[in-house]
Amino acid sequence: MGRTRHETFTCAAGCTVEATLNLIGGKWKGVILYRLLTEEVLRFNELRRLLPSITQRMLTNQLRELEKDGLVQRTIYPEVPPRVEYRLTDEGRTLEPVISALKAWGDRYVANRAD
Amino acid sequence: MGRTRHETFTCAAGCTVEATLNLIGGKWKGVILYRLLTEEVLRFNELRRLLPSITQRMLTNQLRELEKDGLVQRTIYPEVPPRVEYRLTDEGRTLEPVISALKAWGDRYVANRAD
DNA sequence: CTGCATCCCCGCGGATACTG
DNA sequence: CAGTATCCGCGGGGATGCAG
Repeated sequence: MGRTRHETFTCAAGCTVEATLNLIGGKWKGVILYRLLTEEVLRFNELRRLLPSITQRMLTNQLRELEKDGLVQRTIYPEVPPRVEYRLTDEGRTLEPVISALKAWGDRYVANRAD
Repeated sequence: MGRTRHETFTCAAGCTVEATLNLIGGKWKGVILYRLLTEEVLRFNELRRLLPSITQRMLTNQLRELEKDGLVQRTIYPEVPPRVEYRLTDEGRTLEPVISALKAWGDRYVANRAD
């Protein structure tokens, strides 16, 4: 299925902002990345449990995109029943400051809306 | 027209990441915010020129959403021909670290893909 | 348990034309 | 100049079912 927006990366100034958003701006990617940053390694169904309202379809989908973009690593253990683990790649781990910034700002914003 | 995803903000841990992405993750919002952060104040057509491939429709649309979310301020000067200026609100200006993080990471990512 | 396949709705967002 | 209005295609994404 479709990637969430994805053009070639011939950018002018400031367009790299969009480039980043194209990678992490998917409907669930933010939370997925956040979870993998804090939990280090997660199985498919563990992720599902952490993202209560996501469908399997979308989880698979988003994970595949993150994998294709080199941000997430997928490890398959040839067992029965099958086990698949997801963790961030080195590249993916460099997103930590970005996700932190998003979360920090969101925390403040949501808190202020509470008044 | 539709906002780009917008649920109520009753979040669990890490969901504020999505909350932020819901506000700035629109197709053009990243660049718009980036521009307004650097240029301080811009008129409608100045923004259009800075975003070569955006349509008026989408520019208006995105600006309206940013305005409704309290990130952008719209000032109308009752002149002929009409003049409208866009600038960030105080709240919007607090996004600076976020946009910076997005841009910094994107710069690195795009550069590395160039090899 | 971890998926892929299919069906299908709906809303994002482009193109185009018109207005104060 | 700075929009609004309308039409409409395409693909995002939910629901469901099947498979290794």
